[in-house]
Amino acid sequence: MKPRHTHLPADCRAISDILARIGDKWSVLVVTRLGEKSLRFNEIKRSIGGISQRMLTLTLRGLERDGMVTRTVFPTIPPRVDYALTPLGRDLLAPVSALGDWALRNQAKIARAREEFDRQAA
Amino acid sequence: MKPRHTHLPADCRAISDILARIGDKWSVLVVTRLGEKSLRFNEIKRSIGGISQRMLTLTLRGLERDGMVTRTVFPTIPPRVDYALTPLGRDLLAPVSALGDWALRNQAKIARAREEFDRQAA
DNA sequence: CCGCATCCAACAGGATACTG
DNA sequence: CAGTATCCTGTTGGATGCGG
Repeated sequence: MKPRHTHLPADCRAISDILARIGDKWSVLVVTRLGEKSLRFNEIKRSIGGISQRMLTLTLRGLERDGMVTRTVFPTIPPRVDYALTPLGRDLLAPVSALGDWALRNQAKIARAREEFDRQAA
Repeated sequence: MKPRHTHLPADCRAISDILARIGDKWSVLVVTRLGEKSLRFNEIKRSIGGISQRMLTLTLRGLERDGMVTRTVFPTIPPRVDYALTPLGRDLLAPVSALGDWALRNQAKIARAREEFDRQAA
């Protein structure tokens, strides 16, 4: 896989913007959860564990705004809301998974580098 | 390119950690700059444009700590410091570029989704 | 069940001034 | 040139309580 990265500043900004969007604390976790199947609000919440209600709401809104996720409300009592990936969101899963695989393959190496660096600093 | 994403919470955390690391405001910009060739501190600064001295220092320290970047000091006057990617850093460039390409391909779609969403909200 | 509003602590990040 | 130190601001994100 050849990098072939663009050297144009404007393009790099675009990349940076997208990364900032999905690189926040929860988006990737949410998207990967929805990659399996569509889920209800509290299903996502329980599935992730550690995310506050507030942040899940905000994260889902952001993803919805960017066209990654659809929000379907069933006007029942109690209310039921389903979240699912759009084609765009599903499409995103591929490069994110690639990065995720890289992260898994190299996490030991990174951890060791950190220890070494911190040891030197002390 | 098949996703094959892991469904294990722990793995997803690792992915999330890495994304948080390189998903900050400047890391990707710096790494892609260094992907071309090794650069001096102010070369990076000028090349990016808009980054403060403070943030460039912090970003480079972070990347160095994680083993992505090497820092070479030439004890001359005036001092000269070269930054370069490690093999690990260069290796990271591939999946990041993949994500970058995705971002470029889909930025119009995302922009349109945003406009649509914001229009609805109003 | 879903989610909004409020409050608050922590942190990220810019501007500026100073050092070897 | 390549930082460090200080200050100050906006944003992020958790906790809690209320409402449809």
